[in-house]
Amino acid sequence: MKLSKLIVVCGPTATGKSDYAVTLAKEQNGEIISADSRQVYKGLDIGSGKITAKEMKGVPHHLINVANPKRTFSVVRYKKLADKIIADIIKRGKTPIIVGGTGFYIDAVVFNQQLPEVKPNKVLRKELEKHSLFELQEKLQQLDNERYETIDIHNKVRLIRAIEIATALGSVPKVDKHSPYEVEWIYLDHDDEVLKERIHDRLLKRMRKGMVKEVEQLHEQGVAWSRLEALGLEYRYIALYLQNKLSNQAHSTSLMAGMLEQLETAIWQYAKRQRTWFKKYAK
RNA sequence: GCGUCGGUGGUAGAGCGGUCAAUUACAACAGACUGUAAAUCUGUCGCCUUCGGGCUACGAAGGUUCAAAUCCUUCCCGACGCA
Repeated sequence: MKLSKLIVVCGPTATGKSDYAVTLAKEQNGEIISADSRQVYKGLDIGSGKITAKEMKGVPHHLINVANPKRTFSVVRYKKLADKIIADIIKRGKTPIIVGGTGFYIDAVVFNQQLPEVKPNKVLRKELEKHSLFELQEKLQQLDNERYETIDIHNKVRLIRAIEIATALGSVPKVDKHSPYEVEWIYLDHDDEVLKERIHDRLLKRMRKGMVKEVEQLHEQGVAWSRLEALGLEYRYIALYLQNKLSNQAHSTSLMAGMLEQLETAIWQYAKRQRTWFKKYAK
């Protein structure tokens, strides 16, 4: 059976994936499926670096603005939506191009990972949260020793989720990682120096565009501070700044400058985590 | 000028005679990833090493001691107080 072609454009943040993908889509008669865990949310525009209608240059973009920021989106929902869209693009004789920096989302779709559909169990989570790391480890070991052997036993979040799944299904199902597509990987990156500079410049640009105001507005529209903090990076640091929760940085001339300094560092750390993830693809 | 309190690893900041290459946090570097993934988590982090250990370190120089980041003296620097 001949596999359908799928192009993936990935790489750390601030490498110009979006622009690159638009050009590519034009050449390849493609449509773009965004793989970005923050751009799925409505209203997270400047801070997430969401592409504008103008920048799309007529190329259809999917999976942007499909979720309410007040609620958490999930990989599983992402995969479900993406599968449908990709099938449709292929049916119409066009090339699907996945573009984004969220490695987990890309993996789920490209390798067709059948992740268990166990909904968050708030009562259980609240209960589990009270337990120590060791207790959680024991609990998972009892429920599903196989999963226990492979999980990161220091990661409370993962342990709780695994217990949640095992409680609902009896055990945590194993997932295959076979791609149903003929995948063409395109990895974009820059040297450290250059990437750092790009991150810096882009951050200033976003500030000029009114990123702080965007966060303020989101909060006014009912997105809780805690939620904004959980969204990470720009949303997190600006939310902390607006709440005056940032400690004064010794070297910074102002609170705002200190916030930007910390944010820039966090973005760089994020970019490196992305690199670590994407290295897997480079064989 | 006198007085007081301080000067510790990239930064902040513990330690206040031995168990200190020095708690911790941050940064840095590497890595993990089965429904939060911009999240969450792990390892390394003075120099050298045949991984036993060796060497240089806590503002500087001396001194006391079997032993000093820790005590004493002088000097340099900083903050505050009195002039």
